[in-house]
Amino acid sequence: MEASSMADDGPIAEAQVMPPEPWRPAAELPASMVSGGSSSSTSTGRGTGVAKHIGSKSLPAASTWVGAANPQHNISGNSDTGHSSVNHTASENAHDAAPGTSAAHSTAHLYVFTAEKGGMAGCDKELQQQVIYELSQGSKHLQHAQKQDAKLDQRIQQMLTTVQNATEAQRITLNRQGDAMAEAAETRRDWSRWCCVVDMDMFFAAVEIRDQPCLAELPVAVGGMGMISTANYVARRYGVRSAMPGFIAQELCRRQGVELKFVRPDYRKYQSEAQVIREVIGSFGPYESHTSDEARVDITDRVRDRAAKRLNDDSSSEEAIREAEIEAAASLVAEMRAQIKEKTRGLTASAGIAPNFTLAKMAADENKPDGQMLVPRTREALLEWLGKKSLRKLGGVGKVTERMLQSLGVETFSDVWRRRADVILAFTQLRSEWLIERSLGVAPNNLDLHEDDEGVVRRKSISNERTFRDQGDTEALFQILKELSKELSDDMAKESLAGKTVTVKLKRNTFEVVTRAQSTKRWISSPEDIYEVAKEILAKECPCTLRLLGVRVSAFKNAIDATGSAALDAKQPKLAKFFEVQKGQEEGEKANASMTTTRSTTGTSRSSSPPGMPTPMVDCDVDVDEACDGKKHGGDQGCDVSDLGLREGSGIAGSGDRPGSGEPDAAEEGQAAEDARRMAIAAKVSPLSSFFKNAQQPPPPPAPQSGTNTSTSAEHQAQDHWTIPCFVIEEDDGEEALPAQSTNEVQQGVAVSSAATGSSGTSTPTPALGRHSVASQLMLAATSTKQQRPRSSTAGVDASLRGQTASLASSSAAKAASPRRRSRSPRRKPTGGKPRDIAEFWRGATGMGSTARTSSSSSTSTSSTSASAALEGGDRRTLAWYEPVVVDLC
DNA sequence: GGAGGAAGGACCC
DNA sequence: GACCAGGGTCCTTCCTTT
Repeated sequence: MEASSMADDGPIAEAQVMPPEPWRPAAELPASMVSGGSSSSTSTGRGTGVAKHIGSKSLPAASTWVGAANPQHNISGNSDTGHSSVNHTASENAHDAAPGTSAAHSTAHLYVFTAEKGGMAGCDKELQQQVIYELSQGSKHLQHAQKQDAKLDQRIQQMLTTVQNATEAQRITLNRQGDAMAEAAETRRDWSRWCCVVDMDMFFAAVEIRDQPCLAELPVAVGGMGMISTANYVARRYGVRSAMPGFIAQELCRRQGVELKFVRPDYRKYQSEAQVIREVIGSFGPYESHTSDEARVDITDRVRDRAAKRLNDDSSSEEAIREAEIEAAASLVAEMRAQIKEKTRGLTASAGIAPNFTLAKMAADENKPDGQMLVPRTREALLEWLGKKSLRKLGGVGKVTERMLQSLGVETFSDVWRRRADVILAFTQLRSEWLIERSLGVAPNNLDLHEDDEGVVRRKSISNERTFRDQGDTEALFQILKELSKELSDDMAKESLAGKTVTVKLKRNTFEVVTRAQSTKRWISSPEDIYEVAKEILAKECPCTLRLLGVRVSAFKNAIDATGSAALDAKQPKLAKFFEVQKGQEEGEKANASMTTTRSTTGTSRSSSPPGMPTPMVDCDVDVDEACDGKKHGGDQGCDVSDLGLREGSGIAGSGDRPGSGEPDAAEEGQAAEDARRMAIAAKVSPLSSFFKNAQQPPPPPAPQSGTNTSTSAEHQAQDHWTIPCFVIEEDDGEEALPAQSTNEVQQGVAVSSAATGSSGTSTPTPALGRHSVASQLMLAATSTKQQRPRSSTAGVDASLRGQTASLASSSAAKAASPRRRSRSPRRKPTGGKPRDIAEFWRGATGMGSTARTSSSSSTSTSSTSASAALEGGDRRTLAWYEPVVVDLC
């Protein structure tokens, strides 16, 4: 927009003044705000600001971009404070710009498919709105859309009230806050990368037209009467576009005298083409592709190589390098598109090249179809290019956000800055920062972080859903659910997935969508397991009349790599850190490893680490469930502790055949450290059932109850020991974490309960732990480690345990007696997955009361009895210490 | 008050 | 005559638990 035109932009005072700081020419800005040079360590600062186009369009002539609010909004602004008063309702705002009749307006804005898409320029918007209006009247879908719209109106009204109530002083503060956000964004601006987004043109339709050339000149839609996936450019001229219901598209074409040709989608064919395309793209650099028709590729290395070859001179000026890189990028991407076209026998792609993928995506849309664009590579030219664009072109701004922004008078990228106080008032901190950053053209330039080392994207969930005619018959709904569960299970099997959370999605016949989730105690993947949970969820919603049912599984188990070692979940950084520490010990501090092998000489299960020991005082979030399911990843053989290379006689794989000896020598200590590390891994990757297979010995009689740190009893010296690197945490998550399959095996694991005997107030130290006890402790330790306790002496630990159990015991009985409180929120449903307390868990999961449990092993009678008594009191949450611990196997 | 689960919603293709 | 998808991700809010 020419500066001279600004005076005509309406009653917006700020439109006539110079824009605030970030929009000044870079030369006038503080160094910290100017990237492409001084501020960014990776920045080259290169760029001519000339947009390179290979395609049908070109950049508008350079102009002094000042930015002006849309004159359609009656907003009075103050340039200093950014103050604006918005004098229209949200509905008016949403509707007044649309052409056509007012009745048609009242429905058109409700649909996302009325937004303009590439190739739709010049289509008859008025007719489109009229057709939508006529065909939607009286439908449940329209009623639902209007209800949702009313909610949005209300939300916008609240937002506007907040904005209007802000004082001048608050606005000044908010503007400064916006300044700070912009400044922070500038520090993240990075010109160093060459990011490319490749977007196939009308992909599905293009494949079909290629295979049936007779369709080329006809309006073609891939999809059905219900929904259109994509449409060719001929159809787009008639207002047809993706996400539009087929019957509306058909009528739209009919009224314009043409017949829309529907083609059924063939997803396998598209996937096959997508693979060909990815192979081409992959030859240009690292890439990621979440959908079949779009990919992001980092071509930085190729660009630099090519530019260097062209220059062939190390002493080239920055200007020359810049030009060479721009040329290299443009030519590389043109080659990529040509190769795609060749390999796919004629499918065209559009591409955008920019310093980040957000801008590259926008650029890719700029010259569709079969075109490409290189975003200006200087700040000033970039902002000029960006500033006048509608925010709707920004990925992440959809129908709702667009309307909210519009009601604030924010329509273009430049508006965000000028209305920054309003934006900050209206949106959350995160969203405001995001908007301000994006409005300046700053965005991440790295590829997806969800990939593993081999470039495979780790999905977070997997789902399957189906729309059908209104169905109110419960049995029929269950049948659909069963089929969905089976299909989902099949899909999961293809990717070796197992998850813990099942979500059922319901769409009522009113189009209202609800989701209900339930987490399970163990990883599930079979159709039966999925269906069992899903059915339970659906049963709570019945009777109901639905038009869609969906099942989703999430909270996946960590992947196990080819070597059988656990790939640590990115969500468990603490655990990763823990193992890192273990590894560090193994590699660099074997000499200190003796600390982990110091035999307990107390008659208790724990060692006290000698000074100098590298104590892994980390909060260890071992997820016991990972140790409970080997079905998918390696099976039993992968979880057998003996398979992990534990030495014979280490006290881990063995069963007491290690001759008693005095203090272990250094070699033994080193090996034991290794054993400890492996044990930790074993605990993570192995099913507990196998874990316990290696613990065949029944728990021994309890160790002396009054042990000291100097016990040297012969029986202790003859015992094996386990070195367990992390420890006892116990809390009421136990029910969730303990796998049902293992509960019988761990019923003797009374270590925690034994510890709890201290809650009686005596000074009894923790008794010795048997093999089973250790395992249960390990499990319990794994259930949750939200708090970290400093390493303590035995007495200290006991005191800690006592204190904790005492504090918990008082409330546990009541908790155990009463079911989980129902939420007061109307949308909340009792999900029942959480444990009430450990005692209840023991009884429920093992089918044994505390008495039975006590009698389950006479050899543990002392501790078990104590435990039982304690359990009668209810909860048993105890805290732990987090150090390598040596556990005698008695 | 933080963590974490559940639910809803926005958005993308 | 047909009649508003399906498969994902991320963010926010609310609630419970500790």
